[in-house]
Amino acid sequence: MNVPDSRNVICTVDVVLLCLKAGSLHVALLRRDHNPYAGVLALPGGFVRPELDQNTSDAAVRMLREKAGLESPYLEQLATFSGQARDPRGWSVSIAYYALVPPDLLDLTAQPDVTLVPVDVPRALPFDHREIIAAAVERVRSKSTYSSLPVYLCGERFTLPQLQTVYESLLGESLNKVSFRRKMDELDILEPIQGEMETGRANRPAQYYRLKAGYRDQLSLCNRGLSSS
Amino acid sequence: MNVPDSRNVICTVDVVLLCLKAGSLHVALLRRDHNPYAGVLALPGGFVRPELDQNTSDAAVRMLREKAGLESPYLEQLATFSGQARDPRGWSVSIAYYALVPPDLLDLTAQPDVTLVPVDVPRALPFDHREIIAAAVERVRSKSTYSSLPVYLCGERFTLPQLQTVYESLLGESLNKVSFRRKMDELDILEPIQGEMETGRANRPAQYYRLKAGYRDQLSLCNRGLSSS
DNA sequence: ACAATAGTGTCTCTTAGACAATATCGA
DNA sequence: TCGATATTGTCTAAGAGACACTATTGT
Repeated sequence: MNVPDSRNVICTVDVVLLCLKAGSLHVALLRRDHNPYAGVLALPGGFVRPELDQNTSDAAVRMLREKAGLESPYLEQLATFSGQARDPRGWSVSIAYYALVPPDLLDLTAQPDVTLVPVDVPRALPFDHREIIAAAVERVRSKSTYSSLPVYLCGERFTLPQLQTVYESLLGESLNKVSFRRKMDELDILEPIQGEMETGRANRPAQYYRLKAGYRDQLSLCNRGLSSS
Repeated sequence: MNVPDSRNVICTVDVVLLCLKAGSLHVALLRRDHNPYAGVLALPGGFVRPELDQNTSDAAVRMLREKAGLESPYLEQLATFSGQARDPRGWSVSIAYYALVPPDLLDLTAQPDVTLVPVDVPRALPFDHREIIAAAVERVRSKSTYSSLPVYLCGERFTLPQLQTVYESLLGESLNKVSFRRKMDELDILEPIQGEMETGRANRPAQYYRLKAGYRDQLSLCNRGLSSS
């Protein structure tokens, strides 16, 4: 019950940065600078820095900025992973977050250390990062069945057929067009961008949509895993 | 980015122990032994002890045993709360869990320090425990709309009308009897206890049910916030 | 004009809720 | 037998998916 015991716990934050690439979900991995596992691909993460971070959510934002050079429009706490075995440095706690970004936000040429890896291809990873990624993917897929989460994987504007494709990639099944549109209509979070249509292809142009104002930059609303829906 | 920084973080676990009393959801609070807030009612919790706990889930189980004297049949990670301000001792992280127990498991006479407080009555609490409780209650209510979670608030055996009352207490609305029974039937997690009926009242006796074998003691399945549905 | 895909109207089938009939107890 | 509540059957309304039709582009 004494504080010194507790001070032997290493406190870190890891971020599962997800985006769609070639129609399938990918996670961003970085080559580690330091030991343990220096040079090995792993989740962006690091120690919580009390002098820099107001809370762990701030720390996650900082990781994204420092390591991947971006500000994610969607960031949510996932879960906390802990134990003796997960980090060779000792008993540790990792508060894991997951972020969803549109492909164009992730400039891979400017961030040569970032590698995108398909989430469905099993791969050995340091620490328990494989488990953390699996948990994030399950969370995203599960939320996709009943929420608007996948819109954060699209860019600022998108057509409904594009969005439907995103849902279908995540859920791994094709969806009914009419039902999908009805559902999006009910959710009441999208608005057509007047006059902006997707042209250039040999068919009727599709209307561009965007998130309604209140739903852009969800980040501020979900600081401590308290976000709803 | 150095370890010593991170070691200034205080790492604790708090448990939101919920049960039904007089038809409404209550949370178990304990009078604190030590400073800060000695003598004040707060959530059962304490420092993670690396030498005792394999992980934070173990720590939560330990808190429940040490402070409330019980083994909860349902325990799940809720979220992690963190920051400079929440604990006067310094920058801290609290990995919060919530437990659901049937009323008869919580022997208040054997645990005189435990107080049951209605969750819907606002009350000042130390740290950010009010927020933590609110998050737990929201999680439970939200999960009750689509899952079997509320069965863990019943005892080992219960009738369907009893269970429906539990759902109704949590959701704050009355449910359709036929739909409720259909739903329970679909979930396929309950089995009638052959020959056991609730008698003693002046009406047709109700069949007693229990969780099917695989669903009892959910604890082992949800160690790291990875449990589904 | 034609191929291609966007967007919409409508029909059907599945599912959820309302209602009501039957069952079984204690008094 | 009566009042009470459990349990079950059936009807109806609401929602989801299938299908098909119209709209609008580039070629």
